[in-house]
Amino acid sequence: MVTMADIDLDTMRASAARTCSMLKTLSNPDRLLLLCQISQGERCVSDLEGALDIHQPTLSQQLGVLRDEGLVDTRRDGKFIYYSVASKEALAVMQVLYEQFCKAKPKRVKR
Amino acid sequence: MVTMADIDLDTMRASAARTCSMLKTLSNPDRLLLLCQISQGERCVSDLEGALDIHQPTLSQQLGVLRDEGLVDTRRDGKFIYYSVASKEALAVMQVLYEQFCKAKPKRVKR
DNA sequence: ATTACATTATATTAATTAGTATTATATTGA
DNA sequence: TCAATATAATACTAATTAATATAATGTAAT
Repeated sequence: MVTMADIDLDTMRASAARTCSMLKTLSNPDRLLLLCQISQGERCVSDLEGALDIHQPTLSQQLGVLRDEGLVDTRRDGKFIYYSVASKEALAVMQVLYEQFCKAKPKRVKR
Repeated sequence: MVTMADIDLDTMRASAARTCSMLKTLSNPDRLLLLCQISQGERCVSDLEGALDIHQPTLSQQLGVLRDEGLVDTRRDGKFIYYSVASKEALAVMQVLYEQFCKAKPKRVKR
């Protein structure tokens, strides 16, 4: 059970709207994996293409969605464009998602 | 930046699919608010209706979505049906979402 | 400079699939 | 019979995604 301070309905609805907007952006396997990679450190597009095996236009399109939502920043270095996480909220969420869904469970040892 | 162990692409895609499935369920303002309420403690449907001002059939429909995804459990007590959170993953995510999107920022005081 | 190539983004379209609200009705229990 | 909750059915309104083609930007070679 989570304990939270009481806030009024309008404020809650406003927070819920912002939150949902971000969750929706994360609710796509390609985008989630992209952000997962990027949250481990700056990545250029061809790094991501190699790591995730997503076709280039799809990749670029989904990176565009992450950009539009303000979840990532870009930096150009010559021909390459490097992506990094721009949202502390997204980073916090990715961290928990990793812990809950990806971290290997330690095996219990009988003793 | 988040540090994660390396896992292979198939495993990553499988985890991403499960994760997305849950995120999608949370990506609706009504459902998010419902789960937010329920994560603060067991609630019956009329509690939720009163607290969130959502019409009964919509409420019941969205609670059904939460049930189908395994995010909540129900318990009947007479005429009332009580909902509680059934997923530790969801609870963990709700906790972070609350911290990131709802917690009032402490004002900085000049000194 | 001009050409060519590598990297990334954008535009467009097609295909599919979905989300939501509403109204009415059914179920269960007191 | 009433109160609480769930389900069904419908109607509406679009949203998501993949694929293909093309554009833009930068570098390097000639």
